[in-house]
Amino acid sequence: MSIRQGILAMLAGGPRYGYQLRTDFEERTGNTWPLNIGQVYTTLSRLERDRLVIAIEASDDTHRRYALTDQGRAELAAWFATPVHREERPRDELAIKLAMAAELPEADLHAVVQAQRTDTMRALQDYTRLRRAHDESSEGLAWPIVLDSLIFSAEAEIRWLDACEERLSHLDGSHRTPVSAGAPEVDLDPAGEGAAR
Amino acid sequence: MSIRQGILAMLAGGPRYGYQLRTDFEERTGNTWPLNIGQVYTTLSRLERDRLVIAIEASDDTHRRYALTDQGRAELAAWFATPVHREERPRDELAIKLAMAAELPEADLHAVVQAQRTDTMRALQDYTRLRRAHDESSEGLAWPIVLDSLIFSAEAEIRWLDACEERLSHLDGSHRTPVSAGAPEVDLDPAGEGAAR
DNA sequence: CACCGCATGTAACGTGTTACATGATTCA
DNA sequence: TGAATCATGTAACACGTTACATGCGGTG
Repeated sequence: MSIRQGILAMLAGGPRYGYQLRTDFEERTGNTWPLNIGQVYTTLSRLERDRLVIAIEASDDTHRRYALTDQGRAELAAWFATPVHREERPRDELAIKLAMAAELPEADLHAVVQAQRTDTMRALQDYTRLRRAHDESSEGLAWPIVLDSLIFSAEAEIRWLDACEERLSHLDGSHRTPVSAGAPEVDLDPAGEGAAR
Repeated sequence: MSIRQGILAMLAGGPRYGYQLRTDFEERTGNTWPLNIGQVYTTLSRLERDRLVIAIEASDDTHRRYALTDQGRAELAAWFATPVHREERPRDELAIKLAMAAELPEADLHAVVQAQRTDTMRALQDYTRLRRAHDESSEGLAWPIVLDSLIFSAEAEIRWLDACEERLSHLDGSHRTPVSAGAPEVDLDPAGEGAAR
């Protein structure tokens, strides 16, 4: 549900056409979330159907440009005014993965955490490198804001992974015995190859 | 793409039937992400179609139980072994919202940030209250892990929002003049009511 | 009996992705 | 001329949500 409102927001800066909306979106979010052009057009159709935008019939224009309607402007204002509630956010795949691994004795939770930690650290380094690069040539506000978001959330993920490790080490030796090889009934790794190396 | 693997993971603990999978999932994730029962059945059909699970024909059983196939076990092992890459995560609606507001002069970025901050702080308090409640009666590992994930990421969001404020205050007085009322061409709030109160 | 919890589905719809088709313009 | 980029779409499919239909069993 973010493309819909994102398009409305971009149209609030004046009429645009489909292709332009994609490049604008990717520019503002620093190519973090590449936007499929097909989706732009289908979303525009739906927005037009819902009376939030209208196609502009500009006499000699090769492009099919869209503009906000009053209803569209209202929807956009409502979007800005309403916080994104934590409860209605998409399920966090990583959290689910760790939760599932934690309840499955034959899964190696430690390995999962470490593999994830490595990957997230790499991403974090990429982000900080990007930030350095951008600090020199600074245009718009949007991309730095998105970049900060990525950095803060990657840092939090590292901290969380460390906290999971912490939990694990406290638990080890008590009731949770790490099955080293050949789980009794359900072998997640029949080939014998360690998963994370 | 997390329900699919989540179901595989739960089936790794032994055959289950649909309804059971839902309650298991919600129990492990502390009702954070309620799982629609309809989706469980459709997902199970797809998993069966893809040969990752098979329905068990247990003579006198009222329930339609499913078990992992070798292929399913392999898919699950691959899921655990592969980190969730940051690039392939869903678009962050909040980051997009702030990025869009930042590029739109007539949007009140400050108000958006503050409204969000209030909501996230409330959520954070709920989470810490939940943690206290759980520390006393402790069962499984899964829910505490998910809860920590929620807490760390809410904390990071607060920090990020503060960083955005910081950016704003540095910028104010330079090129970005906060339009107080009646934007020149695109009025996001024609009614005159302040958006965030 | 009427309602609730358990249990299994289906239909309609919104959103998102990938892939394909088509044509115009620009540039080496 | 041939390839890349610009530009507009459509089709097929996966995933997710909401709502509806159906039946069983227990309990007030």
